[in-house]
Amino acid sequence: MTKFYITTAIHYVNDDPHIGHMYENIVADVIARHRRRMGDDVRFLTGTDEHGQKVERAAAKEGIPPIELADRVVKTHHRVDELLNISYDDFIRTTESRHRIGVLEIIRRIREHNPDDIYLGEHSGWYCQSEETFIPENQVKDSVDQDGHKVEWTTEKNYFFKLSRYTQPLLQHYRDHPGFLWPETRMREVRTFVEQGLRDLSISRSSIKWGIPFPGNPDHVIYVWMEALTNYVSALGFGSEHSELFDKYWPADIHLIGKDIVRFHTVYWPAFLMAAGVELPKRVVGHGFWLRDQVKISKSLGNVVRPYNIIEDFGPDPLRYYVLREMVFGHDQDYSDQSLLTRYNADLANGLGNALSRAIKMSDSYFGGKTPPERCTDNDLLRKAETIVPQFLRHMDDFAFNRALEVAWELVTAIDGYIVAREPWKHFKEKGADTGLSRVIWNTLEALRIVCTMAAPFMPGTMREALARLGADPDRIEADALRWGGLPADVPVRVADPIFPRVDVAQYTGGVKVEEQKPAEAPAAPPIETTQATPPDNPKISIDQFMAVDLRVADVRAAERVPKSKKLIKMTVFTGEDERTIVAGIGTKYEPEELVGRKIVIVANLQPAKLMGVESNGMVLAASMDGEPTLLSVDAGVPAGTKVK
RNA sequence: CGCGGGGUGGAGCAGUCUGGUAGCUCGUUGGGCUCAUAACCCAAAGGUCGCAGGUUCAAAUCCUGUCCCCGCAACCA
Repeated sequence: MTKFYITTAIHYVNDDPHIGHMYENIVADVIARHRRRMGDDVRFLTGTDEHGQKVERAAAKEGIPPIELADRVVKTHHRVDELLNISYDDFIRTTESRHRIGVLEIIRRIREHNPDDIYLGEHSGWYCQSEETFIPENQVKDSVDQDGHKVEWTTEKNYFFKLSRYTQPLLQHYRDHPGFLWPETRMREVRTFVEQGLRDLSISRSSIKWGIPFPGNPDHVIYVWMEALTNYVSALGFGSEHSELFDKYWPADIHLIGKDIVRFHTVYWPAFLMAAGVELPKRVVGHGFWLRDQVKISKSLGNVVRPYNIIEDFGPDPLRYYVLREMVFGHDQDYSDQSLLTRYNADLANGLGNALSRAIKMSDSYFGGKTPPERCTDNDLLRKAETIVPQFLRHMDDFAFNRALEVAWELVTAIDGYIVAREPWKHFKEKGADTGLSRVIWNTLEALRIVCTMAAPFMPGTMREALARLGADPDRIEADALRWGGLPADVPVRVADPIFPRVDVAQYTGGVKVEEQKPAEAPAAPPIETTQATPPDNPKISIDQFMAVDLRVADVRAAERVPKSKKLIKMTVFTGEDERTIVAGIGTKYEPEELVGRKIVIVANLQPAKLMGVESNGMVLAASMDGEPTLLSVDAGVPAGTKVK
């Protein structure tokens, strides 16, 4: 029996699960279920990443210990996994002791095999006193971070990992293992990054408390990547007395991750493992993102998709089917309830579901509630199935889930065509339930059984039900069951309500009131029951706070594009008191010429900022739709300097 | 020359690695059927596969150039 170890990324507990988490777990689950039925000894790991500053701070904000916050969020992850029917074998939390043991072990092994690879060095960066943390450089401007806190260039002692030493070994590994990263095209990015030379990696922080203490120096905790990535082995008992699982399942066959963290899995993680003398994972697979209106879904944008209502109303399988059928694996894809339901109606309700209904109904009424007595081993459907199944399996191996399902559904189309061509109802009227009719109906049921068997890893619940209705063994979905001939003759079939009831898309999506999500009070309640974008929190401000903003009318006296910038326009405006420079990102919509002489509304008392090297003293007000700004303007008679409120 | 992704019938997308009659879902039109979930089947309209060159018997697919769109990147203050 071939072992097969698949992992998802561990999900950070600063947020409830959304479509992105769901998608990753669904894909991993489909792969896991498919490998299982193909005969592999599968181990499927998922889990949560619980340490680090964001959790520490979010918890502090609520006045609870970090672990309490983690416990709470983990519960929703468990709940969602359960809702989605995710068949993981293990769920690791990085706050578990087995994880700590694994992390300490990997550091111990690095020190044992390559004593120089971990050293105490100096880490420099922008440090924010009030938040007690380093701020990433791209969030700092003029010694101020995004929240307006003062930051200072600070140096602290940190432990470092000698990543620089692994440039050549990594490149060599990529050469020797062309399939190391899937899709292969993405390998170029990684290779380029590595070829530029790797810098040593800071792997500890003294500014964070919520983490695993660094061995030999309890003032530090182990920093994110060194800690989090190790979950893949710590979950297998790496470093403990009971490492049977590790011995059996490591190296991982697939680390399934989002494409945003490809670098960490193809550079840092393998380097850590090399240093520790541990085998490298066989393959890292990076999937694409679900977008909403072509924009990446993120918490800060407030366009998070949490299709709980879809799951609640339709069960997990339509969502599972949709995300795999609709997305070209590895690419990005837009999500909408509407496209999900359109797909649902076309493929599941009208397609497979309807075919099941008509076939089962006919068998039921022509053959006394049973599958036909006469089976058939030579017919069009059989030949169709025999060409389709190998294609399906090949696409599954290539992670081409959309094509796998597409090709599987060709059989559904063939079944519908076959039924119409044979006109069993006419046959029955004319000749009764004879051998010929028996064969036709049996073929139809058998072909459906094969479709359902193919689709079983995608829609485990409904396909189980469908197989049972067909008179097949609902648990027989292994490779053998994909061969023609598995449906028994003369066993009971079950007529029942549609397995995928058709839905009125307009009515359903129209009925969802986007705005009324998130009940203002109701705190404890688990996730927001919405599929549509969740509006970001908008706390009310006082009139004083508003009045603190100096809004006023200004004349544009000159305007020009900022050289080399894509959308920045530098304007000289007269505020009624002075003339000043304002830089605005409106170059996509406006030409400098059309701005001159225009009356606009500005925020006059905004802290200056440098954009592309140009200092901007204020902000232009504009309404932006899909990133397209439209300037606010006032009637011509209003003089510059007029206050706006 | 920053990195990456994309431009395919009305809409949304496959197909491009491994050239060979351009495919899927939705929508539109006409016909059929009545076993089935107002479903299903057949047919039709609709595409110079961003543009220009090149390679080839043959290019959506390979090569070169070019235009446009979208992410990311120290460019929305």
